[in-house]
Formats: sequence, C-alpha cells, structure tokens
Amino acid sequence: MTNIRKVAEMAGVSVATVSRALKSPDVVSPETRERVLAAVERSGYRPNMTAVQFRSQRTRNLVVLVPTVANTFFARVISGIQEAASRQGYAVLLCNTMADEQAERDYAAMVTNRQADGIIQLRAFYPFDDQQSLDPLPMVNACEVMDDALCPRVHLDNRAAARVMTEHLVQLGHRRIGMIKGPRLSPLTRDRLRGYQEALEDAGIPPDEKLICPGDFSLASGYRAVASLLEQRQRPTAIFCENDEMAIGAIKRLKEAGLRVPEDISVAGFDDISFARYSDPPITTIAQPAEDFGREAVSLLVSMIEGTDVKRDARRTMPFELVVRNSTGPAPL
Amino acid sequence: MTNIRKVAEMAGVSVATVSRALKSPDVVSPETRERVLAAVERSGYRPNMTAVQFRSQRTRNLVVLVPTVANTFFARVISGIQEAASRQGYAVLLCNTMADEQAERDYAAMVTNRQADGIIQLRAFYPFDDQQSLDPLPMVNACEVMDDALCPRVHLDNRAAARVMTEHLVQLGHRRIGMIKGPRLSPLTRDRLRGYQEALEDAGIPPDEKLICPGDFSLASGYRAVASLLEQRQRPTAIFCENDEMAIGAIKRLKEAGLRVPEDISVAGFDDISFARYSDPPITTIAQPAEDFGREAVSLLVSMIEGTDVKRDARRTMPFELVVRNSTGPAPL
DNA sequence: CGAACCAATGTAACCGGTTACATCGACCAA
DNA sequence: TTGGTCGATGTAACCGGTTACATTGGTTCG
Repeated sequence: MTNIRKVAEMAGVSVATVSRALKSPDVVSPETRERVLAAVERSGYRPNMTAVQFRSQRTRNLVVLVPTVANTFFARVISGIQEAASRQGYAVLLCNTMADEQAERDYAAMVTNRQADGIIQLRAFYPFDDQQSLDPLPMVNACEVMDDALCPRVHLDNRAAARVMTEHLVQLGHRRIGMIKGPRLSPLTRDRLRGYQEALEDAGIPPDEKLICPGDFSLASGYRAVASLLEQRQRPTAIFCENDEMAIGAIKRLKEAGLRVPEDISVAGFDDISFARYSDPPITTIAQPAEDFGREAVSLLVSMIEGTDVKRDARRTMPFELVVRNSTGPAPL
Repeated sequence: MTNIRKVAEMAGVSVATVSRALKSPDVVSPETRERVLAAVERSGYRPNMTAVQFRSQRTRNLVVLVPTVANTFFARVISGIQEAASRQGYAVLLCNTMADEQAERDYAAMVTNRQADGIIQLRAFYPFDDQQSLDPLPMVNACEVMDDALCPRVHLDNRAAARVMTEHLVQLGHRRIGMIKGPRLSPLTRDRLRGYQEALEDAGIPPDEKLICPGDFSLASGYRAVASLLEQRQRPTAIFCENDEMAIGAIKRLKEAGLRVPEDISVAGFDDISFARYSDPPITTIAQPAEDFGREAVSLLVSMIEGTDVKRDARRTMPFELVVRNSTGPAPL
C-alpha cells in the first residue's frame, strides 16, 4: 500500500508538503504542487481514510437509522437525506434496524466511537445511554419523533392530519368509522388515534372501542384487522388505516367478503406510498413531503456538527395534504 | 474524551494491560482484569474505533450497494445480509445508490480507503477502477450479476425462470404473449427476455417484436407499457412482466380499459414481493429465496476477507419457484 | 544451587496521516 | 548593510490504540 511517505520520496519533498498539496493546494508553489500530483498519479496513492479520520477526528459520515428501508415512505425520506448530505459533502450510512433497540444502540455507537459525525433516527427511540449529557450529541430525530426534547425533531402534526382525514369521512356521512392502528407503542399511532377521536367528538359521534383494531403497519395486519371488524354486529361504513399498506391489506379482505369499496365501505390510508395510486380502488390518503423530512433533518444535523448553535429542543413541523382518491365515498344509506 | 491512558492510570497499570484486559482477557490475571474493568466502568471509557481500525487495519464493516432500498425484493436480500453479517460480527453499511455509478464508486472507495473490509454489490456494475488487479478486492456481486467473472457472484438462473413462466402461460393456451421488460442495459432483463424467447420458440410460436415493450421496473412503466400493447391490432392474451411492480401497474391499466384479469388477459410478474399477494387479483410470479441471496453473499465475502481461498469466478446459483396465483388463467377462446 | 521456563506486566515502536512550529532564502525599507 | 517580513518548505509531535519484545519474579527440575 503506497503511503504519503512514498509519495513524498517520489516527489522529492516532505510528507507535510504532500499533505498540503492535496488538502490546501494554494499554500504550496505551483511547481511543487505539480510534482506532488504527478507522484500521486504515478504511484496510485489513495489516502488511508482511517488515518485521516483518526487524526482529524472527523469522518464526514452520517448514520441513518431506519426501522425498515423497505417502507416506501422511508425510502423517500432516505433519498432526501442522501441528496442533502451529498450536497454538503457527507456520505450516508444507512442502517436497517428492524426497530431492534440493541441494533440501534450498536449503530449509534458509531457516533460516540467517532466512526461517524452524526446520526439521524427515524424512530422514536433514543439510542444513547447518556440521556442528559451536557453537550448534546449530534443527532436529529425525524418522522416518528420522541416526546422528550432530547434532540431536534422534524415531524408531522399527525393528530391534525388524522383529524382532517376523519373529518373527510364524517363529511361523507360516515358515523361508524373503524380505525386500524399502527404499532402499540408508537407516538405516531397515539397521535393519529387522538386526532381521529377528537374529530369524532367534534362531530358528536360517541366513541366505540370495538371499532379500534390493533395493527403493525404490515399488509397482513390490515387484512387480519378487517376480519375482526366484519364480525361486529353493526359493521363500520368506513375504515381509517394508519398507513397505506394496511389499507391495501384491508381492501383485499373486504373484497373477499364480497364488499365493494367504496360503495359498501370506505377505506382511507396514510402516507401516500406509490402503491396507493395503483391500488384498486386508488387509496384516499395523507401525503407528506417525505424528501423534505430528510433534507430538513440533514440541515439541522450538519448545523449541529459544524458548531452552529441549534437548540436541543428545535422542532420543525412539516405540512401534509389530504389526497382524495376513490377508496372513500358517501356512506351507504 | 477519556482514552486508554487515563484508564491505565486509574487502574494503576500500563496501557498494554488495559488493551489486553479488553481484547484478550485470558492473558491478564483475574485481579488485574477486575481492576481494569472497574476503571473502564468508572471512567465511561469507550475505545476510539477510528484508532482501533487505523491500527489494526480492520473495521468489521461491510458496505452494501443497493440500487433502490425501497424495492421490497432488495429489502429481503438486505435483511439476509444483515442477519448473516451480524452473526459473523460485521456491521452493515447500506448505500442507496439509485444506480448512480459515481455514487457507487464513491462508496466502493470505502473499501480501498480501509473504512470497510468488503463490499456487496447488488447491481451489475464493477465500482473499482483496477478491473484486473492481481489480488482481487473483497467484493461479491449478488442478484443482478455481471457477465465478467471479476468477483464471486450469487445469482438466479433468470433465463430458466423466465422460461418456466412462459411455459406456464403457453400451457394455459396463450400464443400471443406480451412482455414488459426491465431496464435496457440490465443483464437480468436480457436473460429473462432470452428465456421467454426460447420458450416461445420451443412451443413453435413465432416471435413478434411488437409484443415486447420497454419498462424500468416501476409501477408507472408497467402502466404505460400496457397502453401501447392495447393499441395493437391483435392484442396479446397474456403479459409477462419482468417484475411485480410493473405487473401491478399493468393490471391497473387493463382494468381501466375494461378488461378482466385473468378472464380476458393474464398477467404474470417476477420476484414475489409482498404486494403481489395482496393485488387484485393476486399475481402469479417467480419466488426467489431473497434472504438466502444475502446470506450466501456474506458467507462468500467473509471468506474472502478472512483469507479463505475463494475463487474469483465462484458462482452460486439460487433456486426459484413458480408461484401460481389468480392473475393467470386459460387463454380466452 | 543455578539454569530454564513461564506467567504477568511494562516499554515503546508503530500505523499514516495532520499541523504547530522552525527554518530558510528572497525581498524590501531604513 | 542590516533587521524585518513573508512565502515555501521541512521537522517532528501527535492522534489512541495494538503488539513485539523486554523485564520481573516465581517455580520447577537436573
């Protein structure tokens, strides 16, 4: 492996000059620079980045913790992150954690280890031990955010969005509106549920626990949840699913039961993933500027890393939009 | 930042003893070990991994280049990779490259840079300059493999799989079978196309260029391709899509044209992504052991890294399975 | 009793860059 | 002429671990 000393020898200069010729070309004379670059070229020299990182205490790497990269919503967030990061000269190291806390801690350690300069967490879990350390770690929480202000957060007003969706269903005349929830402990689920409940209350519709089904954001869980909703004495005329995958699973089960969507029953989703538009019928859902979540998170994180003052409890709320397609329609008489 | 010297001082031993107590506990006396571990505990010492990596020339990181992490097939491959890697003590750094060659080269440089020990490429592109270097770089190519034997490869016999699917359609009585291809330059597309053509030839069906449409694996491209197939004087009675996303897009367009699947026209996919089962109708497709692709790739890569002899042109061919669902049926009379 | 050996630990070189500080020669102004 | 300044470059310390080799003290055996 050719190192900086070999290059220095070839160019007939000191290692310091080689380093300078590569990192701050303007401080070496043009002739020397030429000579060094020629030697670099001839020797095929590539700096050993572990040495550079070790010495300079910077890596220009960002770690991103994603619960499931397969989720097309997260995929869009990721592409926003990558775009912004590469524009700012950072590489993105993606970690598909499957919501495993130990895996998240291990990857987060890359920051305390100095293998990465900062971390973006897309889940409501703080992966470090020192929750209250004085100098906040360079971390940003996006999408599903934590309640505690342990680091800057980029999020959606899930409560408001769920409320808008529920109001949409109410306006269509629905009064028995089922809900298929996301994972039990997710703040995202809690907020969407609250929005749904508030909208019902505003409309003077009494809450009904039996209409609220557990789910886990998977296609299969949407499918299963519908089975239990259909057993009810008085069936709902609309089902609000906390994400589009579950809506797709739900629709499948409804069709199997011989029900037409939306004539017999309406189904709403959340996220506006690409499959939502191609579903039969296309799904009414909440669209989020996913890429912007990523860009915003990177912008905050880079500010933290580069020393710009970012308040630990900074918070960016992103806009959402109700996208009405054909999976929702007037309540049957 | 507490370092090994501080810990050594606290424990009243030398830095070498601290290092040994942590890395090879059996060579230090139990009492000393206790003392060191206590000091580590009290000081909150965490080894600086950049120093460890720099010194030991190993990182225990694997880079994985994925064209699009959102693709649910790749997501399964990734989870196989992660499972196998973590079992062998390696961390996985995922890179969503969007098939951008420069991005792939940049991330691949992490290996030549020594920021990672090896790389798994899920696309048919060799991201290093020195194609013919004497000591092969620790790289494994999986899923969409290159024709040149530049590194070990883990792949599917796409030709055989496409042939099986086409034979399935022929057996159902179809003689005008359209095809929606994947990206132009992909070897995967070329092989699947060849399998399709061979099956037609075996069945004595003359080839018809007009039945072969370009696509790019996206939902939208499947949708668009069907539009052009429907313009044909004599419409196909079956369409073989090179992946499930395009099949879903195709079905949507067919329904919009008032055609029933599979009564009026059959549609087949490839990959068996989770949405395939939830489509209406569920899609007939080719299932691949996606997780095994990942596990196999890691196994080969780790062997290369750890010096076990792996032939540069090693090649593992994974099995596939025809999954018949309801999107294919007998050809209409 | 002394040589040989061994377990436990210490000393210090080393990995490959970066950079503070030193050095040197050219040029300029007093 | 001389002291000061400045641009270009060299010297060497340093980052924080790992590990070859040296050292020490105790035990075993001829």
